Amino acid sequence: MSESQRTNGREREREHEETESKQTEEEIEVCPECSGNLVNDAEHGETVCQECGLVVEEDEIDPGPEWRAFDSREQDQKSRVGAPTTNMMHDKGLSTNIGWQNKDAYGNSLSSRQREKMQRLRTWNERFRTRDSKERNLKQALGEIDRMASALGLPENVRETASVIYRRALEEDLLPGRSIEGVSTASLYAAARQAGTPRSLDEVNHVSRVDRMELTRTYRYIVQELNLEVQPANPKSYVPRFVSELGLSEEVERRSRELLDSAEGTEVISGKSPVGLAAAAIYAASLLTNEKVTQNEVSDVAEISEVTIRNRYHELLDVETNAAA
DNA sequence: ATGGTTTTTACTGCGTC
DNA sequence: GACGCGGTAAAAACCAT
Repeated sequence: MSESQRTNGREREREHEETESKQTEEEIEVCPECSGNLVNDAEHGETVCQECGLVVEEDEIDPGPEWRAFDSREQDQKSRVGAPTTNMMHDKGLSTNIGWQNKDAYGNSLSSRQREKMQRLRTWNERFRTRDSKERNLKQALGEIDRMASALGLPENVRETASVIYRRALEEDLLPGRSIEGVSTASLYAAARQAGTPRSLDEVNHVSRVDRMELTRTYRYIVQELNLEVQPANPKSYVPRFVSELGLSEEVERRSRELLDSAEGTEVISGKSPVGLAAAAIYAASLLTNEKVTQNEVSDVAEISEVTIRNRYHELLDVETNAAA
């Protein structure tokens, strides 16, 4: 708290100084000692007074294009650095590249043995580079999975399975054409369902950076491609969370489970959205226990329409009365 | 692509506070 | 009059084929 404030203050100060020094640099082109002309000596990185030799600025960096060479003599002189770094490439262009010309450093052609060797080196270098890029990819994805998982309150083992799923997707080359975030989100969604602690598509969607369409599409895709076994979510697994979000008692939770239990295996359940069923069960249970919640409140936390709640809870209560009779 | 099923949207009427 | 609730029709989304 106070730490960050202090650093902020320091930064502001530094910025201030910088702007100031920039101004003086621009305005005063004469030596502060003898008022002689200042000369910029880029080779040594100094600004020197021509008259008295006073060094005004030291350790400047010459950003000039040292890598450019216009003839072979200059190439020899200046070839000690590479191109400037760029963020456009995943590794900022810092990884090794082996030229395609079969020439040595002096421009002489290589012997056939040397040529073969270079070809092998190119192959291996390329392999390592792509492996590195996959590592980076994975790192980012895992970070994303972690972030979303904790936002959704999902336990450690779900993150584990999510990252396993993601690794498999990566190994099977499912990533090209899909975003890292999309696949991460889909992996997490699948993992949560497999672990029996499902989160609804809407909930996952809230914490993800990708839109719903992409999420469902990539989810379907990876489930199919990886042959993931993911059975429909059990409505009961949503109940405790929704109940607590609504601030209802355990009694309501128990009744909700009972309603869902008695409806299990009937056509009332099959094909219906588990979230809708859970919401309806909770609403019905809240009526039975005289703990008032409105359909609107339930629909809010479950992110399901009130209409669906109405339809479902009638069916649930019908099953209950029929079973009793 | 298509058709069947489920869910959502939008609108309406009724009763209560 | 606002709110909760029920119902309906049509649109949209979803899913298997």
